[in-house]
Amino acid sequence: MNSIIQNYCSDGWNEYIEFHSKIVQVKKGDFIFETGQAIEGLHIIHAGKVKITTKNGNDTERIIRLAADGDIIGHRGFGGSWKYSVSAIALENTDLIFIPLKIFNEAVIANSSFAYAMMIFFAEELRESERLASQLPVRNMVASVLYNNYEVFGFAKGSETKLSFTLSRTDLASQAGVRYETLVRTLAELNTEKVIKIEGKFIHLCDLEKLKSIKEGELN
Amino acid sequence: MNSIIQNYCSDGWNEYIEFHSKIVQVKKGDFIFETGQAIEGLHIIHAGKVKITTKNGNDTERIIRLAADGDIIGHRGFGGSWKYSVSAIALENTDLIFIPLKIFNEAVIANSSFAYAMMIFFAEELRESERLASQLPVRNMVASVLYNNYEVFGFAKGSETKLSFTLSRTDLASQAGVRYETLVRTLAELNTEKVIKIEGKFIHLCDLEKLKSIKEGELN
DNA sequence: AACTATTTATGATTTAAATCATCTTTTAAA
DNA sequence: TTTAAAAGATGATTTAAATCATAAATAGTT
Repeated sequence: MNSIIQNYCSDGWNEYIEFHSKIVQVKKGDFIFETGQAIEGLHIIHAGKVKITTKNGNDTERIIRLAADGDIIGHRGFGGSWKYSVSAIALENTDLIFIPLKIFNEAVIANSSFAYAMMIFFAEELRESERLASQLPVRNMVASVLYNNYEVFGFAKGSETKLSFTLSRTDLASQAGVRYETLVRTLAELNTEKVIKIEGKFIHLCDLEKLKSIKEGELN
Repeated sequence: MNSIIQNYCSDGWNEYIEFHSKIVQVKKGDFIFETGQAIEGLHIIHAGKVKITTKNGNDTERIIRLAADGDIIGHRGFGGSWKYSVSAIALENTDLIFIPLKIFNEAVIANSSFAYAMMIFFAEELRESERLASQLPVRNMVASVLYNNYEVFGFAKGSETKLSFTLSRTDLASQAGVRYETLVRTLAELNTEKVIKIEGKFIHLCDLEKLKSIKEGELN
């Protein structure tokens, strides 16, 4: 079991939760859940990478979050009609721990510090989601996305700059909320400026500080 | 006292919370709190209207939420560094109930169903915030904003269509995430189509169903 | 009522990003 | 190991919204 539950539930409750949880294995590209489906529980990523997407109007898809080992997914639909408001798609073969909603709810009610921790977790998700409202120019959004990829995936073993996982250009564009061509051009620009280094499909973040200041609104 | 606390805390806890709460009165245009300030408690609107704003990069301000009687504000900064990530500004003279953080935290820990309700409250806020990621054309965003104004403020007494409170055009633009002139033009367009009716500063929502379908991505 | 503010409105021009059209490179398959 | 398919890259054109400019209308003040 993992992270927030392990840390905030009693040992007995951890055993109880673990007993009722199950392992879910999905392959690269598979949906873990889809918008509109009824929520039957909570997923925690045991090992793997996942993108959370939402539909923009009728046509395009936007990536609103990336998740990796230890991250909780599927909590956004809680309350209201208890349906997923987003979809989750595996970016690589992924193992998840599935906790039935009933068990999760029992644990929240019984472990007040767990309930408190879950509340804070949601608060942090909410703050994180404000990024989506920022409406900065493409360049800044792309920097923000690259930085977020670094935060979630980190650098590859043995490298100080290479992202350990590279989203497709299409996915990067979807996360930045811009068109594919626009993303590619912006990457090329950042590459020319040596803020990043493009190595085929792979991306090196050569100047994290610069990237950070661009994502925070530095104009240029 | 109000809403979620009254409903989910025991009578004894309600008395205790009420005893330690205080009434805060602010005038139209006053800040209730500002980005970066330390969080010392939670505000509940007793009577009044408030806009929650965030800074876009370095220049413009975006309204990310409107709040009225019974609504909780100031919860977004919970966790992390416990600083406000947004500002709250009174849209009219407003009375608020201020609950010190210490008291709120005690209540959450002691009342597990309150903790659960707070978690669900945050989950709903999170879902609501996805609207900001939608990236629809101006027309759709404006419809969304008008509909949200209706949801939060309702219609004026004795009217079936007139918004009970009218944001300035500048604020409407800020909420829609577009420039003032663009908002004005879009309102004029919706007015021509009889979806809304502009009456000086005031706005009538004549066709709520149409407005709803536009906000949900109907193209035109 | 006359005089400033301020707020609302609209036309003209510019611009950033989307769209359209190709082309190249990489990966996968037969 | 050639062929097909997918992913990445770039130039040319269009377009939606921003910006610039200015004019009405409304509200507030002496």
